[in-house]
Formats: sequence, C-alpha cells, structure tokens
Amino acid sequence: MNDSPPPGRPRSEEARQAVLEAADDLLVEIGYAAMTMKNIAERAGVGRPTVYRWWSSKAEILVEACAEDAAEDLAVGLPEAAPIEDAAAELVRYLTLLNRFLATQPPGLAYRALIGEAQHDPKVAELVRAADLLAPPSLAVLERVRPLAPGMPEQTLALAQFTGPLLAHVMTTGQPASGEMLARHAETLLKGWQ
Amino acid sequence: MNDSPPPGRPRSEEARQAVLEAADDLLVEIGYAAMTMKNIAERAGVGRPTVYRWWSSKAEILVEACAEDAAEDLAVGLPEAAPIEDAAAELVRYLTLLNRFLATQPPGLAYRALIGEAQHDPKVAELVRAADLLAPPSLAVLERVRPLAPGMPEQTLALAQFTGPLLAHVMTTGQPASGEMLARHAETLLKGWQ
Amino acid sequence: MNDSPPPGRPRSEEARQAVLEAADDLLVEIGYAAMTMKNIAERAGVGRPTVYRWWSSKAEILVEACAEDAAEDLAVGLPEAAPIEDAAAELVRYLTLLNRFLATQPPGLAYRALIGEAQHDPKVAELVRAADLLAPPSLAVLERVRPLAPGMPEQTLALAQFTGPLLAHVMTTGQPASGEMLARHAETLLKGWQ
Amino acid sequence: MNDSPPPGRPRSEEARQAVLEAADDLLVEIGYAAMTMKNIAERAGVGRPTVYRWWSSKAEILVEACAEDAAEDLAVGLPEAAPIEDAAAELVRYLTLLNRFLATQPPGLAYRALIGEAQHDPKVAELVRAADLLAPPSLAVLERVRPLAPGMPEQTLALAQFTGPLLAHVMTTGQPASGEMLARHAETLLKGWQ
DNA sequence: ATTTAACCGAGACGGTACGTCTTGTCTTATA
DNA sequence: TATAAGACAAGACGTACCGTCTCGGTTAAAT
Repeated sequence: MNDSPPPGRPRSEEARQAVLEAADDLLVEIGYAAMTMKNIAERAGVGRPTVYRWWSSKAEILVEACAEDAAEDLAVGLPEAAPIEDAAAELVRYLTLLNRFLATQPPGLAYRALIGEAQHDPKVAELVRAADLLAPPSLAVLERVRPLAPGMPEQTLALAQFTGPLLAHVMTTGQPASGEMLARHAETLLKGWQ
Repeated sequence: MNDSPPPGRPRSEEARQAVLEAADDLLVEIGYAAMTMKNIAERAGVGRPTVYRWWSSKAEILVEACAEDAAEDLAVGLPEAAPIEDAAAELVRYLTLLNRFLATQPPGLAYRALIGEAQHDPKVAELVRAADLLAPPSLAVLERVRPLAPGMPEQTLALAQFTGPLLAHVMTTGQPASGEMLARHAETLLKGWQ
Repeated sequence: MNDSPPPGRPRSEEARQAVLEAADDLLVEIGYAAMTMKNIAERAGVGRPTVYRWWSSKAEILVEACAEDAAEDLAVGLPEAAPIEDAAAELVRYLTLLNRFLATQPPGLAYRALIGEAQHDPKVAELVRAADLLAPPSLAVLERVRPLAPGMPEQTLALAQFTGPLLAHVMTTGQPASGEMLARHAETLLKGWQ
Repeated sequence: MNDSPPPGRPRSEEARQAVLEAADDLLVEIGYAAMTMKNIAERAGVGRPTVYRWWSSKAEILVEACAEDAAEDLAVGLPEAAPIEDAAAELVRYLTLLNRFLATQPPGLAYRALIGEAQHDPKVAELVRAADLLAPPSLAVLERVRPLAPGMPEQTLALAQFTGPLLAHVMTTGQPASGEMLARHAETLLKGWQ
C-alpha cells in the first residue's frame, strides 16, 4: 500500500554518513566533552540544521554511529557447535575482547562516554538502554557455558557478574584490566556458578 | 616554621560551606548536566570569582561536597570483633547499603555523575581516582570475610568482583538492584572464592 | 512567427495570483519586516522554488502586487473638461486621497515599505523608481491647475513641492496629515506658484 | 544622595565607542542591509552579548551613533543677530546643507536608512521620532525668516513644506537635488508664505 | 590607629556553543 | 517543462555559560 515514496527531496544518505563519520573521528581526536553539534556539522561539511533535523544531541549521533561497529568488534566468531570444550577459555576470550573494546577501541570509548552521559541525562540513559550494545553478545557467550532461564533475575545477575567487574574497573581506573585478572575472574565465576 | 598565618583577609569558611551546599542542592534539584558554575555561585549567594578562586570546575566542587557524606553513608557500623559469624550476611549488608547509596542517595548520585564525567574529562577522572570514595569501605568489608594480600592484583580483582556488578547494573539501568540479586551475588562470590 | 507556445508545462497563473495575494495579506497581517519568501510561499500554498523562479525578492513581489491597486486608489475620477473651476479644491481633493492612501491603505503601506527598503537596497530603489507609482497621477492633477513644461527641473520641483511634504510627514510621523494641513498646503502652493 | 556608583564592574566606555564607530564604518562600507549585530560586534572587537546588553537592534546603535554627528553637520553657524537680511539666501543655505547631508554624508545615509526601517518596524519608528534629528535645526532656520506659533499645526506644516520636498526627492530618487531646484523652492515658499 | 593585602559581592568583558530561523539551491515524483 | 514538497549548505539570530577582569568594600594581621 504505502509503496509511493514521501514527496519532496529524499534524505541524503551521503550527509548521514558524513555526520556519523565526523562524530567518530572527533570522538577520537578531541574527546566527547569537546565535541559539539557545531563542530560535528562543520567537520561533516553539512549544515547545522541538517544535523538537528535528524539527531537531537551528540549522544544520539554517537549511539547511531557506534551501534554497528560495536556489534562487529564484540563478535567472537566461535564455531557454533562444540561449545563446552573449555568454558573458562571461552569466557576469557570474550573478556579479553571486551577489555580491549572498552579501553582502547573507538566504539568502546563512545560506549563509555555514553554511559557516562547517561548519568547526567535521562534521555541519553534511555537511548543507551534501548541500543543495548553490550548485553546481547555477552549473553551469547554466557549461554554457551551455562544455560540461563531467559527470566530477568537470573540472566541479569549473571550478566552483571560476568561483565560488571570489567566495566566498573575500566570506568573507574581508565585502564584496561590485566590478562591475569581476566583469567582469575573467569575461574572464580565458574567456581561460583557450579 | 610556617606558623604565622598569611597576611590579608582569611578565606571565608561561610562562603565555602555555602558553595558546597548549593552544589549538593542543585544536583538533586536540577541534575548534574544543568548545574553551572554560574548558578552554583548565585545559589550560594557568592561571587563567581570566589568560586573559581577555590575550585576549577563543578566536578571539583562535587568531589569536595560529597566526599565526607559518602564515607558516612557507607559506614557499616559493625562490631569490630566477631567477624566470621555469617560472611554472606555481612556482604549482603554492605551491598544493600551500597545499592541504596548509588541508586537513591544524593552523594551516590554525585558519585555516579562524577564517574560519568570522568569518561569525558581526564582531569575529572584523576580527581575521582584521588578521592577514592568507594574502595576503602568496600575493602574493609571484604577483608572481614576474606584475607587479601594488599598487593594490587588480588585486591583489585576482589574489589571489582564484589562491587563491580552492582555499580555496572545501577549505571547501565539507572535502577537499584533487587535484594534477591544482592543475596545471590554474595553467595556466588563466596562459593567462587572458596 | 513566434506563435507556437513554448514546450512544457506553462506557467501557472493560479500560482502567480496566489503569491501576490499572499504577499498583500501578509503585509497587512504581520508587516513588511516579518514577511519572508518562505512564509509567502507557504501562505500561497506554493513551492518555494516557484516563488524564486518568478521573483527574486519580497520587494519585487510587492511591487507587482500593489502597482495596479495603487493606480486605482489614486485615480481621482474628475470630469475631464471644466478644469479651472477651483484649483485649490482639486489639489486638496488629491492630497486627501493621497493622505489616506499612504497612511491607511494596504497598497500605500506597501509603497512606504518599498521606499523604506529602497534606502537599504539599490536594487529595490531601482525597482520602485521603475514602477513609478506616485508621479503619474500626481502630475495629472498638477497639470490641471498649472501648465508644466515636461522638462525635468520644473516638473520635478513642482511634484516634490506638491506631494513631498505629505510623503515626508507620513513617513516621519507614521500618522496621516490633518485636513486643515492639506488645505493650507494647497493654498500656500497656489500662492507661491502665481 | 545617589552618589555611590552601582556595584560591579562599570560599563566600558571603550567598548561603547568601538561599537558606535564600527556601526558608522559598516554603514558606509557595506550598507545598512548587510550590517548585522554579528559583524558590528566583530568589527568592534567586542563580544556579541556586550552589544545586545546595551542595544537591542542595529537601528538603536545607529540612532545613538549618528545623533551627535547629525546635529553637527546641520548646524548652520549663522550670526545670531541681523536675521532678515536675505531670507531666501538663508533658506537656500540650509537646504544646500541638508541636501548634501541626506545624499552624501554618513549620518545622513544613516538617517535615511532609519526612516526607511521605521516603515517596517514601529519600534524603530518610535526611536527615530524620539531622536528627532531634523526638526530642531530646520525649525531654527525657519524661524529666522518667519515667526511661527509653537502650536502644532502651523509649525508642522511649515516644516513639512520646507524640508519635505527635499527629503522626499532624495528618498525616492536617491540623488541630491540640484542647486537650482533648491533656489526655486525657497522662492516659492517665501512667496507662498507672504 | 594605620597600613596592607587578600578576601568578598557584583557585574561587565571577549568569546563561543546553543538551537532556531531564513536564504537560495537542489532533487524528487507528479502533472 | 512547471509544479509541490521538502532536504540541503550556509550563516545570522538572540540567549546562555564560560572564565577573566575590574570595581568598591570588608576583614584582620602587621605595623
């Protein structure tokens, strides 16, 4: 039914990409705090109203900019069969990935900046919650080593226990965790979950 | 040696208190994002340069404003002897305290806001790290149930495993954890640490 | 020769009328300053590029919109014979008409707005000069009571002396002149021209 | 009584002068239409809020900028005694001054721009009316050759008859009047006023 | 008692991002 | 080819806050 496009000039995909890339670049180059809607627009070579037409804040741009990249960076790429070979190794493998993601990779920096902003602004909190970048890949790994009822409490706790220590460590110290720490964390978890 | 006070009018303790209280109030009333050096000064009935003379950012004010209160809110007030009666109960007791602190109490909101800002601004990150509000009380409780070598890796990991899941849960969902979650978290930890 | 219509869709007379009427209406409703090409187009229910295709500024639209109306409003409608019955009365009659035109009638408001804009923008100045709304009817009346060589200096001066005081009065005070003022002005002129 | 200055940093006379001069310069260099609050501020080397703090529009700045200059340019500098020697010469002398003022001198351009803007904006109209740049010097000359009751109608008409034709001529043609035109205008007036 | 020096409040300063507006051009599908 | 709809790049709008400065006035130790 709704097979005719809306009237008027269609949205420029070129402009959209330029804005997302400009936001990515600026995050790395000057940091979240120094990013403004103004310099994103200038960097993208795009009019300011064009930015405001499609996003209402730099947080919204970043969410869109890093959602895809994050999924990519956190994809473990395991063989789907043969899951239970070495549970600890699988957890450590993902924790190592996540550690690098949060501490050094641009989408990880964006994620931390967004979680940070979420503490100041409920709208950003809702955005980040809706994008839900971390939970799906983390749960996918978790469930390879431990069946979880999809009900809230058990899943929620396991997820918090799995990634929470790492997330909290990186966010409070600004440094990645050591490999040893990750290994011993996995051990503890598996022992506690027995 | 340096026993003579500096010449000139001494710093006004009254002004200092007014600024700290104004910051506390504004955080609750309008939130971290809407706080500005300007409205803190106005609310405190203090000149703007007076604020800048003693603090260089709203983060610095908040750190000073909430440091004392935080210590107070997180003091468990246990009898110092008779430690090992029920380890799980002690952990849960502290987690409950911390849960309420982070999710509902003003100094806890300030702490989260500061951790958030720390993701954007390295100076704030350093400030929060230096104030180190959470680690001491958390470690105090931890060591009642488990001796920890003061060396970094073991202590750091245990601390992250203890409080990290809760901190991460509150910061990503904006909601307090359930009592059941805290209880089962303590159980898992003790089992994993055996 | 050129008797075949140009190819393609012909210009929409409907759109032209809609734009002119929208300009007229907006001038009265919101004033010249608040008029924009944008709101003229919206009011007319016409695309913005359509407006730009045919007019290059709101001044140009107004000139076209008020040219015809102005001529109408300033037509005295005298019997063509029997001119010299009462020269003063004829002058006063026209001055009264012009007074009302400039101070209260929409095309008069438009004319004043255009003369105003002409002080800022040479292109508008040229436009208004080319449209020449006031001189022809004023000269027609003048020549009924006083023969004027068509050469520039005499005609130009007489015209300025006749309508200039009224125009200047309305433009500087924003108010119409009083009837007495008009009558005494006509008297003075006739005496000075003897 | 009110002999203590208001608290706080006093207004910077330097900034005020810089803004007025920038406005004057820009009017001549780029014209009224192209002037913006922004480029006035930049040209003056002054912050934009400083401009808005003291003036609410470019018209207001121009009124303040040209008020003094206008009075100066229109001061005839006649001997105060011996008035009635040659009435026509006196009128022509002033008309010549006014002609040059309106057609070529910066404050005159500003005055025309303001009268123009007054047709679009009632606030500017009121401003220009309040500044009343032209009437006082014109009336001073008028009264040297013809006593005028200070009551409104007579004075108002005489003023309009004296300067109105010149003002209207310059504003509608954009050109100065010829010397001959001014001379014959003075003649006509004196004859009409006998 | 006077001097001195650093404090205090108030508020203007130059600067810059904000989010909105209009400008004139463009790209679509439709007529 | 003209149309309406509407997105586009550009840039001015007027407001807010930034951090600094300049005032007059206050406070208390050192003269």
